[in-house]
Amino acid sequence: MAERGTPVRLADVAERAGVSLATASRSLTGTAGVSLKLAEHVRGVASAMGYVTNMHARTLAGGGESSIGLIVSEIGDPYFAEIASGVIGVAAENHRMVQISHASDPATVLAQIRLLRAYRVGAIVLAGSGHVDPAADAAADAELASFQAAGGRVAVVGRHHIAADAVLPDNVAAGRSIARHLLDLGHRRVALIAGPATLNTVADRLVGLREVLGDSVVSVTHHAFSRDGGASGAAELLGTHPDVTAIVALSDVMAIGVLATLRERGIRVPSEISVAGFDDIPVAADVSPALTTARLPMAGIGAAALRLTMLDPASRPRRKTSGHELVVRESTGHAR
Amino acid sequence: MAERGTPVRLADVAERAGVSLATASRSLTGTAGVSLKLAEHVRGVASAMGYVTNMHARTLAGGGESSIGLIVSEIGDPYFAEIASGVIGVAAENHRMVQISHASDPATVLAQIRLLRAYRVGAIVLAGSGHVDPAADAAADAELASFQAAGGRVAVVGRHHIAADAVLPDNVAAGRSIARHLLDLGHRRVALIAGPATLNTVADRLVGLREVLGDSVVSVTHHAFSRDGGASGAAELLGTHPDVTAIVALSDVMAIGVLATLRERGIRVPSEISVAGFDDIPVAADVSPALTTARLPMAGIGAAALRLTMLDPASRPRRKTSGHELVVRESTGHAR
DNA sequence: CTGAAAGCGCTTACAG
DNA sequence: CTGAAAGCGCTTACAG
Repeated sequence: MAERGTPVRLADVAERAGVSLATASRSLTGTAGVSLKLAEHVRGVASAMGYVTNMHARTLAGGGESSIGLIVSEIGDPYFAEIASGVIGVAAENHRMVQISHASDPATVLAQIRLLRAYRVGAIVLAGSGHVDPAADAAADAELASFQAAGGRVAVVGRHHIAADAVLPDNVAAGRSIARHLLDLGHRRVALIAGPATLNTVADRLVGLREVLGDSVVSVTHHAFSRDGGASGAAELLGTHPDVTAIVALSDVMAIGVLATLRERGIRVPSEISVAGFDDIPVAADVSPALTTARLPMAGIGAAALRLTMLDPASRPRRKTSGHELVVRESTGHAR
Repeated sequence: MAERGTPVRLADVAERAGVSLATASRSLTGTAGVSLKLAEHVRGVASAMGYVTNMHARTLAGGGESSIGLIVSEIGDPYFAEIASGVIGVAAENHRMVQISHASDPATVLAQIRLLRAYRVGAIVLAGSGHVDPAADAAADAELASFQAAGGRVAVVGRHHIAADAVLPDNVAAGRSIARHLLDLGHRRVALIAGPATLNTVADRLVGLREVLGDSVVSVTHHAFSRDGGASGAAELLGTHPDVTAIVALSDVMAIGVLATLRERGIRVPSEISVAGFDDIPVAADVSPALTTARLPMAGIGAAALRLTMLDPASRPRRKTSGHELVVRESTGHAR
């Protein structure tokens, strides 16, 4: 029977069932100390009345599992969608709600963390690159630290400079793998089309790439971390360095933009120019030519991040590295 | 100054600021009736103490904006990621939190709606196809109805048989558009590779397709609504109907699987077989050949759905049709 | 095994 | 403009 108007309260259930509030509460939460028959009776009455616990009241009173807060830059980006999928999956396994929000710039991140704290989430998963300049993230980091001091749990994805559990995408090593692959194919004039220089993710991938590529890097430019950023980056590059034999985009999403520009210009991949990316988003295998990339298991990273917050708090932050895998497909070939 | 151990309560702030609880509350919520100077002073003290409102207490007491509940099948699927992006964006504009969860089968949908009700969300956006057999969705529909009777707001995406505001993807018309396009190109032997026959989304798209294609449909098969479903569907089809000149996949995600199988077999698209999809997910333009598809503006649909819940409740459910746009790209051509 | 009572942290009439 | 008090809907010691 559905209620109308005001929702049914536990007190209503108790009254109808002829028991005290305490007994009604115990019956529904499954707390020990109520005879089986009575508990069953109460549950029957509750469900007949269409009773739905008020989680706010329960949480306030000290019962209730806390929720999970998840902050991503943009859920429409496959990279974050994958991470979110991992987080939501693990949350469901553990019967936790997840409160999700968008935030990319530091000010918004800070505001969202505050909001999540107001909702008294038990844990926050913050996914999104940190900044090369630690000052940019200082306020958010402080807020996170304060949250942890108050008993909250935090796991970050892709942020180093913070005293919290972290899952670190294997960016430097992934950069090295891509670089080595290109070098092996004989490429000596390589362009790097990167996202914003301010981001750690970009900086780390560049470190790995440059470490191995050395002087073979002839151009590094920074653009929006998006398909269009990659597309316009490639267009620009073709003007300034038409002689490159390979382009590394700092994410698959950007790489897809690069491929689009190359196709538009009638430049063959990989016979004229090789292209590689990072992440191995689901569609990377299905663009054409299929993209060579460094696979980072994003869904697993999201899942691992949330799991870290469910472990007993460690005396010092845990760091987990994601690992990566070079996936060679059709977009890379021997230098011409 | 960050708190440690127990969070600062409003009572602590009031005491430190030398005012009553009531005045402290009014100062922080911005309720009229406190002198500007006093209010400012209280806010200063609160922020110095690192005070963070307890939303559970606030909500219970009757203040506080309610949250939004969002249910999607799987956030890793670009179709739902786009919808979610639209919902999250509008929610943020309106300072609402969104609680997200995965649910595809009816039982899980029901459980998630119940959970959302327990959290006293003000509105629920349910994205995901309804079922052809209304009985499958009956329990969830009843729960939603009860939620609305209790004052909750609901908007569904892709469900017809329910008395709630709805944004309906323009599936039938989209099917017609694709069909007409194929007919215009001279195709008379067309195969439809569909998702589960139990879903309304699938049924509706098929209706539009068949209405126009008529006898030109030589095969309809049902598979998982995924890339791999499309891939194996195509493999099967090639065995049973090697003579088709066009394949319509019932979603872009499936179409990408179809393209993969065709590429693997060395079958040229569109010169040997044309391929079309539905949705226009972001990557549809970047696979190769670029996919001809019926564009459904998913992010806009998500945004519109949430906006419907913020309007005054109507006497009868509002239905909004998404509209669609035929996007002709490279994967379709004249029948051979 | 069951109940009466206090308390969780707020907001909002109701008085002044 | 400000405060004392009741109440939101639960859970959990504390008694019995």
